[in-house]
Amino acid sequence: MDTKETYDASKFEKPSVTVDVLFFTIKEGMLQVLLIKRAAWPYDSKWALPGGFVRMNESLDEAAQREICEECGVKNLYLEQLYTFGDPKRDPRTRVITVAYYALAPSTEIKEVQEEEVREAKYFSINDLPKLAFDHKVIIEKGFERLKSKLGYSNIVFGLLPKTFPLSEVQKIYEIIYGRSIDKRNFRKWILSSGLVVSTDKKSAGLAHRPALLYRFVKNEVVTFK
Amino acid sequence: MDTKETYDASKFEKPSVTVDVLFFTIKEGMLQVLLIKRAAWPYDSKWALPGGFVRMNESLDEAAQREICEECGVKNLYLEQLYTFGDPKRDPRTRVITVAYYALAPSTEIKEVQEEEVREAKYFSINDLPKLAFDHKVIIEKGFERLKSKLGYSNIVFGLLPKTFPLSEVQKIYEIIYGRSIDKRNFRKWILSSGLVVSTDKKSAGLAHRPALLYRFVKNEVVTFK
DNA sequence: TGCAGTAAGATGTTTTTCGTATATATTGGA
DNA sequence: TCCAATATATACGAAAAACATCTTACTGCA
Repeated sequence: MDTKETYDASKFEKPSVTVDVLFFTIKEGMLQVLLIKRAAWPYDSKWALPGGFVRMNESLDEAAQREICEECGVKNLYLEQLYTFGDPKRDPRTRVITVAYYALAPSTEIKEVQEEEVREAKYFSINDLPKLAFDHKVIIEKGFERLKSKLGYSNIVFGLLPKTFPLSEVQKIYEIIYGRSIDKRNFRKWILSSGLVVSTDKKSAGLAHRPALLYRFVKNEVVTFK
Repeated sequence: MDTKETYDASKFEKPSVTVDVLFFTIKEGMLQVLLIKRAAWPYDSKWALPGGFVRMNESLDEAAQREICEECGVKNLYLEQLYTFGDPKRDPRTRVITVAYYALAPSTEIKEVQEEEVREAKYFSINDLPKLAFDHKVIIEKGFERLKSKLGYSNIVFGLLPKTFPLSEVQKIYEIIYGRSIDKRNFRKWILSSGLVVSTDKKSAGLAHRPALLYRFVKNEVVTFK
């Protein structure tokens, strides 16, 4: 019986542990995810989530933060652990357990994907994903589900918005992620009644119509309601 | 940069990976969790969740299933991954990442804790926990929260019930876990309107009052609603 | 320069649905 | 016949959904 009391961990083979980060952003009216093109066996030339090995002296959150920062250049993104995938056959090289995270940031905060990087990185619409390496398709599906459901009972959408924004922007994000249109008046009532969003004294400008009041979130951390 | 393409995993030190299982059951009108008394450094004589190392050829789910079966003897329990804890300092011996699960079973299915076992195992009320080893208090809190919230939008309670049961038993479980009383008539309306529970043609018997119709769940798998 | 048209912002009312609160009759055993 | 828990119905108020209109600033054209 393997117990923590009797087991000498050093005697046994250990799995490798990675983090993979599912990075969501809204670009061109679509929910997009960042993928990296692989350039070696296995899944050569297939697309994969950014990720890498967990170092011995860092927490899982820190590892995820480090991996996604390297790729998208955003420091202050919203990061949340999603699920841990540990099928023994999920990586053909060796036993790799991966702790999947998902991250959110407004596209305005993202550094452009750099062409001179060794690895090819690209944003893909969630509705038009390429062939994916490993079990990354499952990870993306699970992350998308989590995001969708969490929109309904938390202020998590702040992760996809800049500091201030018109309410119509918030609504657009909900509509994009839910994949359906929402009544403008009821949406406004709902989001304001949560108390998590308040108006600023600024207005949008430069548009060919009536300027909108800009709003901001009271707290830039996840709060659940209902 | 550690990338999957360039990193040779065998060259680097790897963390140990364990699963810990938070096993819930209803006993004596309380929500109870199974704990094991440790008998070695670290946290000698403190209580801990059952758990152990993940073997190279088993999935995380299988590891969790194996660990909890060893302790409580239940084969058909409900098992769900909870969260992965990976703080570098969470285990003073070495770097140990643990994938926490929680499990549910009706107390009728549990084998009695065996006195002749080497390790002391015991059920504790969630409201009266002893000093816990490692970060297991945090794990229990997180699992309890998950259980509470999932009761509200899924049929997960089936994991704590035998095959057939009167509706009053279901209500009791909700009341125990929520820690408050619920109106009998409204509860009945709510749970029947989910469509996930149907009546059988049997009745409870041997009680000093009117027998209750016995119900069963349509599916013994998690379904979410609302 | 001013005026009509346009596109989106802001707000209010009605209807329906859902959760909560409450009352009473039923059943089988003690 | 009393008890203890089952079983069912109805009323009320809050929240969600459906739906219409007016407001504002910019645009383009005379």
